[in-house]
Amino acid sequence: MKLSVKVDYACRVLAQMAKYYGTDELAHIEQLAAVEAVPANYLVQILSELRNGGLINSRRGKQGGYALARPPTEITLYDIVKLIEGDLLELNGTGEGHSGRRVNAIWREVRGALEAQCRSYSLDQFAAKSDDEMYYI
Amino acid sequence: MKLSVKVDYACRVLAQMAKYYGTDELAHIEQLAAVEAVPANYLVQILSELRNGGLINSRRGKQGGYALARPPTEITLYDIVKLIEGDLLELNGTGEGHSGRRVNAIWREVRGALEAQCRSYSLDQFAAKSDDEMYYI
DNA sequence: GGTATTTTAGGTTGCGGACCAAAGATTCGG
DNA sequence: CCGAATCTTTGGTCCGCAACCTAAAATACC
Repeated sequence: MKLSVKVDYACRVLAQMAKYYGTDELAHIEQLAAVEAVPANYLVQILSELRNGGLINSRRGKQGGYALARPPTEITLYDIVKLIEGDLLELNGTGEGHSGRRVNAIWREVRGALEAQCRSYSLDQFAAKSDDEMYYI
Repeated sequence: MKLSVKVDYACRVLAQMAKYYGTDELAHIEQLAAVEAVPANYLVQILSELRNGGLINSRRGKQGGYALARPPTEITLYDIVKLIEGDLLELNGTGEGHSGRRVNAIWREVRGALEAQCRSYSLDQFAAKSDDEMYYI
């Protein structure tokens, strides 16, 4: 079960945008694409979804760009995944078979725990300040 | 992020086989397919993977069939998912982009928690005894 | 030898993920 | 008002994979 590249891109780009929060600067597609190594043509769609989902605001025209709609502390990993991927651990079966309902019930419990876990991470924890690169490099 | 039908099938079928554990009866493909509403032609592949993964044993020929390789208490949800789906929440990016590593690190933490959660469910909890149908019907 | 089973090795079909492309819509500077 | 810089929207492509089906071969029992 792999998580999509799309949600990875979304997290990276949002982490990048978190650094702009508080300033009145706006982030641009081309710039975000370059810094986070995301194909610009694909990023267009992602930003569009993030906007329709209410996570970011946009302004068009010259001096246009994107900004977080809320403080980084109020955007959780759950918000991102839910918006981009839909329900996590979504189960398809309508409880068919003799053990169908039982298995579904268990997966629902697991999903609950996973959602709680995802809600505990907010964007401010994504925004790595430049200092932690020192540890890795 | 939806979990595959395949892993759902595997859980259901294993839950069914758990009921045979302790007896010396073997489960058959056709019968499992019928009881758990799984396409028999597909189930062939699934049982093959479960066997190669060491979760079940098989015997062929007349009076052949399948049985759990270990007690139901020693087969966890994690074992099943890991075998069928591979790593859960598998991340693809090699940490590209400015926030790549940071995002990966967070997902790794989430995955750790999810794995622990999955390890806490074992097959005996899947095997619904007939009594709990009374509550649902 | 005949029958009931698993084993193995293919094939098919449709859908979705990961992109690319380009014509509009808006805003601003001059 | 013109033109440049940006977002917006819409459509398309390509490839891999999930979820099946098919059938011949191997094994085991009677």
